[in-house]
Amino acid sequence: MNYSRQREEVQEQLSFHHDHPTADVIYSELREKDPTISLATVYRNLKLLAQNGTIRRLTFVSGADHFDSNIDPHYHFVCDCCGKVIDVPMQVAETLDDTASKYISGNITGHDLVFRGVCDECMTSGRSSVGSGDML
Amino acid sequence: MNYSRQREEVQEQLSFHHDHPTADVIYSELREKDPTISLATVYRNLKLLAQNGTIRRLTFVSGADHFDSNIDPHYHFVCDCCGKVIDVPMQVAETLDDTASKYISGNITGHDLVFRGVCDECMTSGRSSVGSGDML
DNA sequence: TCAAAAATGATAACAATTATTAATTTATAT
DNA sequence: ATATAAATTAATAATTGTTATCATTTTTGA
Repeated sequence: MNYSRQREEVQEQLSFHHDHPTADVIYSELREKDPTISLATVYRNLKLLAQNGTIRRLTFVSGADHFDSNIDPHYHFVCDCCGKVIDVPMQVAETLDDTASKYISGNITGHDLVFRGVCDECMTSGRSSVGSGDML
Repeated sequence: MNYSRQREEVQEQLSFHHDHPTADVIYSELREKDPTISLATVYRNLKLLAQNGTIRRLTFVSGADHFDSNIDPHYHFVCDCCGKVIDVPMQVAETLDDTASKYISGNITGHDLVFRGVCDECMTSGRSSVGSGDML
């Protein structure tokens, strides 16, 4: 894999985020710095970086994938109301993989743990019980 | 919500599955029994049933959502090679939600636990290390 | 410095899903 | 049973997220 300025920009822009942006968010932000960067380039490089383990693709929200520059194992919370993804800095339970391996025939490489519910913001703004479960 | 024959068909067809089909699989299967049913009707009813809590939408595979007629809490395994989703009949860890609630401000209603790896079929057919991580 | 390999930007193509709308079906009050 | 309002449908257009194509530009290494 050769060097590319655009790939570095994508990786850097993602690293600025502590939320977990989608490809189009990264794209919009980068366009301001580099008005010629292409949407396809952003998708291409996010894919490459995820495949070589530099970043992580989060696939547990319906619709657009989210990306995470933090690749060491950690858990997430997803708001069923607005779809926001935030980190849960609790300890990772490595024993879960051993337990699960007793029940399945394939090879387990890891697990994703996603807590679901309604985020603070949606709670207070009353968005919660109104369209309860917009993301379902 | 009024009765509809099509909604019953969708729910019944899903209940036949122990794997976790996508909307288009349900659609293709139903077309053989009921050649006039529409794709939009399948999507509409899967959505309604999921919002209802009659069935469960599985959003942790990139691309198409999967659906599960088994609504009581249980865990899954996803093959990173072929995308297949299978049940993991291990015990559900309710304590996880309590632990997580100490770290986040929102309201937790539950969690999804997804084990990842390579399924038996992909292991033996050598598909695994070839395109390692096709779904990433 | 030149050629091969890799990457890019622009955009077409594709896949998954939702929106629209006229026609049909269901529930309901007579 | 009948009329009517509300819900649902089939067909299909539209939208969204993502990948493929391809001519041009960059990178790399001899």
